[in-house]
Amino acid sequence: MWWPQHNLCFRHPIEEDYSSGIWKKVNCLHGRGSPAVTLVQLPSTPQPSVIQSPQIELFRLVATIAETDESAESEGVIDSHKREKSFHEDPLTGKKILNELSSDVPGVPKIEEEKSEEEGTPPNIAAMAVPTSIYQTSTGNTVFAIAQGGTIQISNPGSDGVQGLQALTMTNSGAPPPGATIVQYAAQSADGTQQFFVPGSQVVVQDEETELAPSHMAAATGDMPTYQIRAPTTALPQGVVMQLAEEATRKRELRLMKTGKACRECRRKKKEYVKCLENRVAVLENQNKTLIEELKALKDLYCHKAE
DNA sequence: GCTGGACCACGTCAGAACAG
DNA sequence: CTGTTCTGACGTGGTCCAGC
Repeated sequence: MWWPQHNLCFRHPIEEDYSSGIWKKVNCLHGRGSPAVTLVQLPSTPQPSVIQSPQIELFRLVATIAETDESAESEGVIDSHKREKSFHEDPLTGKKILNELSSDVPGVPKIEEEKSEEEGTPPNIAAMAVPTSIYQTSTGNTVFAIAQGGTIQISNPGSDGVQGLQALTMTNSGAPPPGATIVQYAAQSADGTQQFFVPGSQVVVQDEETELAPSHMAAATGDMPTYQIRAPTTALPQGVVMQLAEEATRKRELRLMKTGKACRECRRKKKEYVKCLENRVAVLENQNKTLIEELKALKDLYCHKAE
């Protein structure tokens, strides 16, 4: 019979186990075509920073995907949602891809953000001075925009009960351009730097000098961590990296398709088997009933003969 | 009409089982 | 050993129905 089951299936409780990993889906409030707040938590890093506290270090950032793909614009939106979903729901795959994209070779800084202490900034918010608001990757089809009116929070919520995790909160406030989305991926590279991945194979990396300074010190001295937007730390050309990422995505989608198909087939077989068992039960019950009646008839016959 | 529970189908993940 | 397949577990969304 095809149904010898393996009865043991240990599944990691999603929230608990992922909290100890690199990825944890904490909150994902994205509507159709309107990206909202996404909170991605990172493993602990040597540089504590505090979110939504007097020592808050808040960056305002809106990453915009301008899908100039020949496909429909809506498809681009859906695709970006798909990718976002994948990286939120598939920590392993995301980690794998990020590992592929990372190596020991430091990348060349593409765009460097200078820290700024603007006057008029709210006391708990140190807004970045953003000399340029829109960046484009070498692929030419993805635009990354940093808006002064947007928000991004990179922090270490020490009081949220999840110790050792870093939170990256990105929102697009105001009126982002059409097709705007948020930074989607985050990871820790091999050299210990935080990398916040944005579409187009670029990463936002915290500078090392500020990494070494605890945020409470930074707050006390007025220092702020600075972040760079740069290529992933890989020795491979960006085109190759893109190809690898696309290949990984294709493989993943193929695998999911296969798994889904297998799962449907498995359920169909299981239902068939259950139905088969139910039929068998019905037949056996009928048989049992018939045998009981037969036995009763024979008993009656025997009793009559005995009399 | 609203709500809550039961049921179903589906997608996804993780791990066991299996094949090469 | 590695890649693939199978399947239990979990989460989600839709539908139906009884109770209010």
